[in-house]
Amino acid sequence: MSQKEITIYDIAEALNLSPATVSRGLKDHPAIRKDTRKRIFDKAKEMGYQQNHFASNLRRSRSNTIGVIVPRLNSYFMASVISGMEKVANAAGYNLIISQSIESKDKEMTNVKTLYNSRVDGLLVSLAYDTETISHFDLFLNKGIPLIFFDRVFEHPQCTSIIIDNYKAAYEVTQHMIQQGCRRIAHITADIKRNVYSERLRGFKHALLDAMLPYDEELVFFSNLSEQAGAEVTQRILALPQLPDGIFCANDTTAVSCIATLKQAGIKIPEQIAVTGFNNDPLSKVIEPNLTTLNYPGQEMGELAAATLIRKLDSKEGGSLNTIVLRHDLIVRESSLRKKV
Amino acid sequence: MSQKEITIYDIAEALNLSPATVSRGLKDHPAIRKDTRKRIFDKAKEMGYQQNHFASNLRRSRSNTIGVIVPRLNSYFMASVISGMEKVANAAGYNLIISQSIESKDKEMTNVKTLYNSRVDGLLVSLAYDTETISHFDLFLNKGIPLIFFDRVFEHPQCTSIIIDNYKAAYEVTQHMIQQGCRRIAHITADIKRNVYSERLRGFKHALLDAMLPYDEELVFFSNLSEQAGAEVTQRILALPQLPDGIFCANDTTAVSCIATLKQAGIKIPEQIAVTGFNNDPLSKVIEPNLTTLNYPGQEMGELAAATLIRKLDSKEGGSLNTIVLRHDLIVRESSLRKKV
DNA sequence: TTGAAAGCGCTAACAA
DNA sequence: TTGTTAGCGCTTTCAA
Repeated sequence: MSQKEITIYDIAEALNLSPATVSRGLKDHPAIRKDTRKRIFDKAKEMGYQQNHFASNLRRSRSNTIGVIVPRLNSYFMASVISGMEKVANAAGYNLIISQSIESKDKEMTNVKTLYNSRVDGLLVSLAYDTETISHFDLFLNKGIPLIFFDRVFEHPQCTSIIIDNYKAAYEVTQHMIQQGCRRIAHITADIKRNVYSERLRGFKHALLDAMLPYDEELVFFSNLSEQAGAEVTQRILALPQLPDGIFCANDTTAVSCIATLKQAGIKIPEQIAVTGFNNDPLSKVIEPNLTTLNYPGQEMGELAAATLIRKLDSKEGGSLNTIVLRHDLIVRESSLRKKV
Repeated sequence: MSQKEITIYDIAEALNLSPATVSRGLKDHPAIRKDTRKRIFDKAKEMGYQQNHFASNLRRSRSNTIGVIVPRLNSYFMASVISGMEKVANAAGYNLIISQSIESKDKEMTNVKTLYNSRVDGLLVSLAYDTETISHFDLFLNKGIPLIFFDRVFEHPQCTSIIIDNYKAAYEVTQHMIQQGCRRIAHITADIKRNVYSERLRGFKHALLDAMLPYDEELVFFSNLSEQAGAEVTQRILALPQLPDGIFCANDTTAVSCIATLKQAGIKIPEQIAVTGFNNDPLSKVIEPNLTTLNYPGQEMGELAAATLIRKLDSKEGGSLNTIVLRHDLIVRESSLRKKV
């Protein structure tokens, strides 16, 4: 069964070298002769050597592992993000340990501890729904272990944030709706503790004000942006004494369920009410009418987050980066197109 | 900055015990007095002790880490699976290292090696599109490291497989279509190297034959089941001298893009052509007409895979399990409902 | 019920 | 350019 593992001692013995030399040779230490290095590599391959990461990690107090905390794994957006992270991390020789906060601050705190115990070299985090402070990350910050936020971020001098310009994006969405003739727009969003929602709300508000339209707090609805919440809030909107002529949802899931509910109520979209979303989920291209939404690159965000972290880890540079903003674009589809071109 | 880490030596010293006793106390060794154990625990908490997994792993040659290889991360189904795995693994004190084969056998082989080097305690695998043999897993099998397949599995005496009954499921879908009056059904699927597709094809075929309908190989189309492939194959179907009256797609992505293409061509669904999918992706509830599909529980599959592996690891039992079959159910929606009820 | 001691495999400071 | 040596923190055998 389990034959003995080959260690650098075995290679050293076979080659009449010291383990130290073998260790150096294996990792391209500059002070090793080209040919001995080659001999070491060849012999290692021949003997089927596999480096023991635990020993190495123990010795170097480093794990080559990155911890990831996300609210939920099972959305298209998040899956794309993780996919991007995995790609970059894997190529750079890092492993990912992924955990979900299931939108709960408490679980997030537990995850932080677990990852701390796993001695991850750095952390990639998108915050839970109800997280208010980030003091539970002090464990990491105090030790100087890099922490990078993406998407749902928190301003902190020690941390880099990777985001899109949610303010501008929401501004563009709203502006587009106004251009399409909407004058009374509702906004369905989530807790503004999270930057992504507060910024979108701000963009929404300013776009209205800049167009000399009133900003009516009665038309701003807070929910958890689930499919169910979309239906519920839409029912409340339908019960309003005066219907809005546009609904801007802070994600596509909600927008889709909003459209479905409106259609059931016999409302014509976009003629009576225009609807827009956020995320460019695959759903948006399938719902009828196709959903106008805001695209932002999950995969790239993941890649960038991982790459930024790894750069910090490998070279100790990049510490001055505070915020990285990714591009976004408005995707106009039928659900908001009230003016024939 | 980085204050010294607390080790069992520090606890031992503070308590005037030996490190060995502390080590035992910390892990509920039976030969430790209740009260000393309590003292150890209290002191450990007080001093902020965190166990060093590397040292422990090095010593025990065990990692408390599970390797996962999936074709792709960015689908709703796979995200659910991973989510389930993470939940179970996390609760049991295991970490997950996730890697993607991006549907390539070569990348899969690389991933296997990487995970082997990471000394994972076990492996959870869904095979890549073009994997033909599983000899690249011998590294693991020869050492007796457990390997569990899920969804896209491979028969092997040493491995447990976690699947649904794809044959029966596809049979039910096809039977349903026949009951709805379809007499000439096309099937869009993928490479039958993968059990999920070969079994579905088999179920499709037998359902036809059992209903005394002809099985026409010309009506079976192989593709990679992407959105694009769905559109392309549908175009080919539309060019057929005689149109089918039903199309059974082996996943929902393809079914959705198939429906879109048919609608563009002015075909009425389900009246002229009924369409069915597989997976119960969120898309299926949004496309119009809503898609008849086959539901199977990704989250549960993930949970079960992880739980089965962990049971093997923790107690060395469960070795006799060869196949675990999860339930599935047909979800009938408009896209196949040709008979008014 | 506890302790002493060795060693898991690797790295790095220092020496040669 | 290579070797010697110590030690990372933990577990476990053997002894007490």
